[in-house]
Amino acid sequence: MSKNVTLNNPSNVEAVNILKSGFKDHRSIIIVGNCSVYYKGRASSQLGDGERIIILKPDGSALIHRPKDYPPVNWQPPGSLFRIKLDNDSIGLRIFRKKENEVIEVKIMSIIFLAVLDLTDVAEFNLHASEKDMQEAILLQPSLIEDNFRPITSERHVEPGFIDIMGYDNKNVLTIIEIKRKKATKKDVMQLKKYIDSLNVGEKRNIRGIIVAPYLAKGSQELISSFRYEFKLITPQQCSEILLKKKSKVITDYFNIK
Amino acid sequence: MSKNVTLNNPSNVEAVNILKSGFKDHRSIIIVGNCSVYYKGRASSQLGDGERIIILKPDGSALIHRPKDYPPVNWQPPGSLFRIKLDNDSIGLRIFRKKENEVIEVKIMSIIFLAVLDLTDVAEFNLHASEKDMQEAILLQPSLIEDNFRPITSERHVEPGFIDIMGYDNKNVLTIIEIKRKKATKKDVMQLKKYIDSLNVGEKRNIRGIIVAPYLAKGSQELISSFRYEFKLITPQQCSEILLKKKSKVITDYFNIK
DNA sequence: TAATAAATGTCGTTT
DNA sequence: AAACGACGTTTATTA
Repeated sequence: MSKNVTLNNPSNVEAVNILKSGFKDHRSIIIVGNCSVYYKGRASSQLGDGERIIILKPDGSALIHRPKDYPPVNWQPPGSLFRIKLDNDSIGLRIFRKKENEVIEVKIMSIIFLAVLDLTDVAEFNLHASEKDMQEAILLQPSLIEDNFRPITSERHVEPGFIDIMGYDNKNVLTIIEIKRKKATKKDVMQLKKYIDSLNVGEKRNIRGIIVAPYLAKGSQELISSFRYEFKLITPQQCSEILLKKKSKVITDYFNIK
Repeated sequence: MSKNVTLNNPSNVEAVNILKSGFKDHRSIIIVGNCSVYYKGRASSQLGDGERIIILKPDGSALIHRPKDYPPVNWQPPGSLFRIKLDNDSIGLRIFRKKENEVIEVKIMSIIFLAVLDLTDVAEFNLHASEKDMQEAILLQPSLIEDNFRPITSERHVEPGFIDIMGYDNKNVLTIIEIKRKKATKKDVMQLKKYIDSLNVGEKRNIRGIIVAPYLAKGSQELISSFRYEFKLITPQQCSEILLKKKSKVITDYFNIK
């Protein structure tokens, strides 16, 4: 018996049986066929007949894709439950989360193709150049900001949220850094202002504010200047490379010690 | 010749030929197989060998799904280009957007299943209970806010953005409404404040501010009170029903006239 | 559980 | 092309 089952144009009876065993065994399932979709939960939606790709994953996530667009037309996140039943001229597929009160009902008129698959995927996924990477890179190499910049805490909590990086500059002035992995908007500048204001509730202190980003949105520079903050151009790519270098250095050092 | 091609365990040579003609004919393509994925663009990522579902759509959108999680592990939005080539022991699939400088490279070691499909889906998709629906419902039935509320403009543009609804109340006081389809946060209250402040740049006027939402986040009520704004409980579902009623009434009226 | 902010966010709309 | 806000946003993190 093959671990994977694939069928072209199965009968609805046949399909329901295979799907039921697929659910039981927590397989990855692909259904291609003509269906209509009804959704009700936070919002509600209807979608008339058409040919779509339905993916049901072992973790309970579900995707219904039309032959266009990046996002699924309907979906459920992991943890959803699947129920299937044979109707007169169609298959009823119910994808639901009870607690959240979210339900998708798929009426499958006919199946073009059905796959019940036992997929193995344990590989690591590594994503670089996130905002967190930028933060790490600056902490590893504070001179990215300027010579003799000395971070004191990362992610310090103040009332409005978390400060990305806090530190002292060359002249021992408290410096607050707000990092953006892409264009820094006026909103981002206001965010920085909120953090600095919240540190200034008692006696007024001299606090520097620096926006770190690859570039600025229109109007951001004016806002930055009006608050006497500064903009420091750093790209996620730069940071990514610094992390790579530093990490390989750590490995090199390790072998040198050995 | 069938319009749809499905193949179990095709050879790499066979697969490349079928995929090439599939790209040419703008088909929907499903590839299930063992692959590794490399992405570089706004960020970058690596993903080692594993069995995944790859979907390529006629509009140039692409999805690479692991057998878990709701979001694709790698993707490209519509408008991407697909290129395929046969390597020694694998297939090289390149999914890229030149202008945006975003590239996915998929190294497909072996294909478990391949489908090249001509899917037809022209159905309408209707989503209800969006914020726009709530806005429409209030404009159709302004008494939802309170008796004798009279909207004057919807979506008026002021400096920080767009005001959801503007109008005059029973006492002819200018009233600004900010609509949220779910929990209204402190941020949303601040948004309303920005709009009202921007209308108050010249002479100070008496302006009412109302947050319309199904419920409030913690701290929002305090913020609302501190600005002397108000909270009006309205749910997206309520609005959805009003729209349905009003629209069916329009149809009824139409038939009555006829 | 709620709040908060990031995301390769994407997508639509308007300037 | 840039700015801005909605999205059934989802997801992760933290109080």
